Order: sequence, then structure tokens, then C-alpha cells
Amino acid sequence: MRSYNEYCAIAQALDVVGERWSLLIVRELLIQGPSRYTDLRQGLPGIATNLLADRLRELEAAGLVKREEAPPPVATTLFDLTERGRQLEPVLQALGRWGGPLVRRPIGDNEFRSHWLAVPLEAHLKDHRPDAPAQTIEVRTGDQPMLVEVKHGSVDVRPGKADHPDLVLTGTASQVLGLLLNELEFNDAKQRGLKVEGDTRVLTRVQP
Amino acid sequence: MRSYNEYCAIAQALDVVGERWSLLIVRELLIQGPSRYTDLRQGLPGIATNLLADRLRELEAAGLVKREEAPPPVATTLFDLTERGRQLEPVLQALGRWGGPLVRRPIGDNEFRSHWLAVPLEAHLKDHRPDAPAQTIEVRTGDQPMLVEVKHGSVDVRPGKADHPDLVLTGTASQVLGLLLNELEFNDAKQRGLKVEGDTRVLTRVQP
DNA sequence: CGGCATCCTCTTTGATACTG
DNA sequence: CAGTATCAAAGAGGATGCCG
Repeated sequence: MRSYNEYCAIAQALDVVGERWSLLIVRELLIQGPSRYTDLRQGLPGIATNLLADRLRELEAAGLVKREEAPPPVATTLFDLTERGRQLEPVLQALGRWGGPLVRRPIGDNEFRSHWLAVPLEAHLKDHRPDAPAQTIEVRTGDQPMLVEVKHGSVDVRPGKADHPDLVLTGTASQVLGLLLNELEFNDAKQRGLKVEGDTRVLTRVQP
Repeated sequence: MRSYNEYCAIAQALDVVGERWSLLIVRELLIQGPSRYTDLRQGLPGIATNLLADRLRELEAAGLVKREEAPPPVATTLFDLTERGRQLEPVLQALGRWGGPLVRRPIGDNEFRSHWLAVPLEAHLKDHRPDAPAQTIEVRTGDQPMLVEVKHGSVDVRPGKADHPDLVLTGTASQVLGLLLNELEFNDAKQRGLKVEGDTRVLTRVQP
């Protein structure tokens, strides 16, 4: 992209990450950690393969991304954020908070990937009972199950299944999000088709 | 811009403000307040006039910008942020903080406008003596003098001149910034050509 | 398969000129 | 002052091919 050529931190930041797809690539790496090229494509529906290759090179040249050759038997290239790249987290959080209201209104045919749930959940959920024992919620929606772990005052969201989750939520992304973010009443959510199994007290522990 | 079409707050935020120039237009309106078309062009060196018109229409349609017809005798159109637009401030602050280190390294022929000083100064300066009487610093660099007002624990930066500033700084943008952000020693700054007149104790009151 | 590179078409941008 | 009109150049998107 053409540089704005301004002596201004905002403009120079945008010179680096203002191009189409760049910040979404950073989002993927922040949520997913070290990722293969193909996994990145999975999380960026619609990206042209040449653009993904271009952007990864640019981000690498800018020092935000590094590529590592995974040792055998995996023997594949892994892309990961550098420390400088990881420092973009506050930018993505601010964007996510600002964009929240846009997502909550009716949605049509948007693409969805389960791991994107980490954005609103880590932004808005809190552990209100940090001294209580750890609890987990399994969320079944989208392309893979997600695990919400509430422990020691922090809320962690990552792909995976729990052995014995305290609560299991099964439904559409907006149902699950509505309930967890306390924007949809419990009974409304169930009426709209959300399946809730387990100990619902963990909900009030994390809801905003 | 083409929508990313993702059920993700970050992607939907970028659908609205991810286009080239959009966030810089928001920056201008945040710093300058209600502005005329021509003033916006002044603060966005290099923007094509058709693009500025396009972006303003898009931002207006998205509900971030409103246009007001100023009453006579001014009788001109003023563009201003809506409340929703003003809520982008944390996004720009995060971008500005991330981009700070990029600006501090040697710079060549970048364009500069004095009012952009508000970005780093309001991000990093603090009033460490909120109970002391108000003080002002006049900064003379770039296209217009800027006023830094320290009062009641807050630091305000805006265009203008003070009647009796406590301190006047005259020099290049990087000299002034280096001194105010405490990244350049006082004596180094003077040796490189920065002119410092007045009561330098206000410096330690605001420096990070 | 994973990780691209090439080719082609379409859209967006930038530069400049012009207008109510 | 606040734009619109025009046109060349750059970038994005989609399909496909290549190579370990």
C-alpha cells in the first residue's frame, strides 16, 4: 500500500497494518497461535491465496510475523506473531468493542468460525468469583467446539472439548453469544432453540 | 470496500472504517472538531478530492459523521462526528500508541501538521500536580502554534496562542516531541536547536 | 496435501481538470 | 468553497498450475 507519508503515529501504524486483510491475519494469529498457511485460509473466508501469501510476506518484513519450520514429523511451516505483532492486541480489542453493536443486530449469510467467539468473550466476560474452583463451559456451534475456562479470575477461550464441562451450550452463534453476554434472557434463548445442559450457575459467574 | 462478510466484531468494524483514509478523517474530526471540507483536505495531505467526498458520504451513511449547514454569516458546510463516530477514540488511541515507536525513529520528508501533536501529547502527558494552578505551554512548530493547557489533572492540546504562556517551545516537531515525551534530554534538545523560553518546571509537571 | 506463483478481470485509487 | 468528471495506474478477487 502507498504510505500516507505523515509524521503521525496513527498514519504510520496504518501504513503497516492498514491494508485489507492485514489486521484479520493478526486476529487469526492472536486467537489461534502458531498456524499453518492452510489454517489461516480457513479462518479468513474469501481471501485470495496470493493475497494471503503477499500479506504474510509484508507482515514478516514489518517484523510483526515470523515463520518457523516445524520439526519432523510435522515438517510444515508455522506462522506466528512476534512480540511486536502481539502488541496489536489492544488495537484489535478496541476495534472489537466498537464493532460489537454491529454484530448484535440481525445477520444474514455471514461466515462464522467458532474460534472468533474468543473476541467478544474475552472482551466482555469476567470471573466474578476468582476464589472459586475452576469451571468450564463447552460451546457447540460453528465448525468446532470451543472451551471457555473460568479460573483464578481470568476467562480463557480456546478450541477443544472438556472431559467434564460444568455447562454445555448448543445452538447458533448469536444464541450462545446473546446468553453469555447477557443480552438475551435465559428463557428467550431456550425458546429460540439454544440447548443448555449442566450447571447454569457458572453463567452468572462470568456474565458482564 | 467489499465487505468481509464475517460474523465477527473486528471484521465488521473494518467493514465500516477499514477503507483507506477513513480512520484518518475520523482523526481529523476528533482533533479539530467541526471542520470544513477544505480544512479536512489541509489535514489529509495527498488525499484526492473525489476520495474525500466519497469517504465523507460513506461515513455519513454509516452514521459516524454528520454534516451541518453553518448559519450566516459563515454559510458553509461543517462536517462533524456523531456520538458513534466519537466512540472510535479508543481505537485511534490504541493505534497511536502502537505506532509511536515508528514515528520516533529518523524521519525524512514526512508531511506534518501541528494539530497532529495532540495524538502523542494527549496519549502520554499527564498532569502530575492536579491541585496546582493551571499552566500553559505554547508550541511553535509546523503550520500553526499549538497550546498545551495543564489544568485540574488533565492535559488539553489545541490550536491557538496563549496570552502569557508559562513556557514556549520553538523547534522541529521531533525536537518538541522528544522533550515533552522525555525521550530527549533537555540539554540535547537545546543543542539540536530547540528554543526553550520560560518556566521549565511545567515540563516535569506533565512529562511521563 | 501444503504453500505458494501466474494470469486474467474487475474495482479502487491517485492525479488533474473542471463546475455551480 | 465544495465538490464532480475523467482517465491511467495500482490493487483485489478468482481460477488454475506447479513443485516439493
